[in-house]
Amino acid sequence: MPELPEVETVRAGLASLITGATISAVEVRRDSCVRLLPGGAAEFAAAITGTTIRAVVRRGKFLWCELDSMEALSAHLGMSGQFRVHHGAVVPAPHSHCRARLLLEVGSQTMTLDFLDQRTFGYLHAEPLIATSDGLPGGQGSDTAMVPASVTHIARDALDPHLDPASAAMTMRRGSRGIKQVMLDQTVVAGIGNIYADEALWMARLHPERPAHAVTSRQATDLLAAAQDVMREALAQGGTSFDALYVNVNGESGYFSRSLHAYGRGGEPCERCGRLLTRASIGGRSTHWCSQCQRRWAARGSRTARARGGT
DNA sequence: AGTAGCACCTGATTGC
DNA sequence: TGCAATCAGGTGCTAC
Repeated sequence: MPELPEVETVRAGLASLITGATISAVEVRRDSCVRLLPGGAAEFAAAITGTTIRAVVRRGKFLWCELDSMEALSAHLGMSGQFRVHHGAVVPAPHSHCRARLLLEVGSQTMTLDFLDQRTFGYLHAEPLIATSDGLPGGQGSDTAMVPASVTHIARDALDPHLDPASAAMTMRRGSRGIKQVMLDQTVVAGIGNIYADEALWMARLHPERPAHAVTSRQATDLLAAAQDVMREALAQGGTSFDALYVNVNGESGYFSRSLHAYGRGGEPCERCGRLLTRASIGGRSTHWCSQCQRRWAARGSRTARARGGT
């Protein structure tokens, strides 16, 4: 499942290959992949054909190309989206999961950019760029940015250097939801998905269902740092892959799945204490944790436990 | 306002 | 063997 490290790997790959390219032709092979546009495939093609890609940008799991038209060609990979680039004028037959194909030109060079998406939760979109500042929900810092209209509600990226960890950690402690639910809320901090949420909670020794308001300031800070650490490490290894749904623009998988401590390891021993890891569905998402290391409530003897009369 | 629940979708896997 | 049920899950919408 593409989360921040996977989407960043895709962004970097695309940026190196298609920056400066002009979109010469657009073929939408499945209309639902441009479902956000009322005018469908025709509107999509009309909006981006003839434009030149200035930059490839990302916030959280949202990805977009800045176009010279001052609009954005935006994309979300959903669960299974992939971009694949082919070089040269000889264009291979499209994959059965190919939802859209763009022809690109850089000078005399021709490229084909395919958007593949087996489970079709992903999309392509053409939309205006909106200037944003620290007025963004969950956004801190003082820089300004241009983001697509559909991304204006998304919080600052978890690895954005302008993210204020103390402020983000404070936001994470609000409300009655389980802390994992909060981590997955892209309007709080952007980029954390199901895999890295479980990993960060295991590293920070926090139960996924601990209410956000029962997480201490120190714990929230540690949890955010753990999420950043695990995603930085995954990024360095080219992203996680355990089912071939995620690949980079050259079709290669990452290696980070070998480093997972919690996700997908239900029934296996915890690497810290040996207790068998629990797997359960929480909020409709498979969740993995150690019932020994990750307690739902604060440990006996802590201020919280004493206030409640202990557990 | 904040939160829970569900729809969206397809292919691999599991169960009978 | 074959068909049906189950599972995976990010986002956004609706309902409470």
